[in-house]
Amino acid sequence: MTDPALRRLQTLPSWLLGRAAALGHRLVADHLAEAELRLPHHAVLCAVAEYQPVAQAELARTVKIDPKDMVTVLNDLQARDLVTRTRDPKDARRNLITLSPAGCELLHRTEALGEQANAELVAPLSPAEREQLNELLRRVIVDR
Amino acid sequence: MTDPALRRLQTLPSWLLGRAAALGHRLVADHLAEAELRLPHHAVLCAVAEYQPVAQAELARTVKIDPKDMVTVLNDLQARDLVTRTRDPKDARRNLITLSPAGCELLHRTEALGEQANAELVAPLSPAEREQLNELLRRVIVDR
DNA sequence: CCGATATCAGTGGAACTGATATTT
DNA sequence: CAAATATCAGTTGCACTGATATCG
Repeated sequence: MTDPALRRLQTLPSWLLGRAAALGHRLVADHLAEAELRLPHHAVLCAVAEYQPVAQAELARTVKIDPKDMVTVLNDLQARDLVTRTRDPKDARRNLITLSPAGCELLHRTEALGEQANAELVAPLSPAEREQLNELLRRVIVDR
Repeated sequence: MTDPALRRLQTLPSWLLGRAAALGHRLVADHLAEAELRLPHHAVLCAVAEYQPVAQAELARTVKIDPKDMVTVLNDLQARDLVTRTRDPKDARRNLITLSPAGCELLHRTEALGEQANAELVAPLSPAEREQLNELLRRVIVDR
């Protein structure tokens, strides 16, 4: 039986999302702290690995963070030599981002850490339900 | 077909949750701003309405926010005469929280605003899928 | 001129930590 | 004593706003 007070709040997807996100953020942040990476940095590193070489603005659209925040995230990553930032010879407005060998190496570790934390997060769900949750969330984010 | 870079990030439920929550928060906050209420305040008001009279600590557990933050949330609500805070005669450690008439009236408005925002948030999903999403999120939050 | 890109500086909501007083 | 409640002070990650310079 579900908690009667929750039953009312349950009707608010944004409240549920907020609580679940806070929970997940805490779990993942704890695990990623071991590699001194924060969550946006890890997400950006993932996207760079998949898309490189890629412009900052394009990266921001993919990871769905503010392009202005992308500046500082990349500053942090570049300061640790995890990515390289070079001018695009074809379009001088753009910075082309690529993964450095050190970044690639670190990503291997942090991906394992992230998967571990995510496994804890969705532990109450069956594998099929985890797939379902991911798909529903993806559509909420992308299909608009 | 899904975005290839997203396909990798999709495997990170916490990232999806974070993005969806940010989206929902923006939507709801925009709507609630009309009533000069922020999201935690609205959630607390909902829970008080359902549970009153209720102790602060119990309220914090229900809404799943930090008890220390509950102090300031209730300070705000009390300053606007939306709730009353009185000592529990049975247990002098507890504050009993109840909804004031003004709080009840405001809640009627903000619930409508919240539902409107939430409808926008889950617009990409069918009614059945919305139910499904709520249920999956609820289990991630509660079943642990 | 306009639109897109990148940077900088500052703001604000929200979740956190640690310490303390009081009551059961 | 220990455990729970409530409060206060400070911190941090992160998403936001506005302004500016550059390039196509």
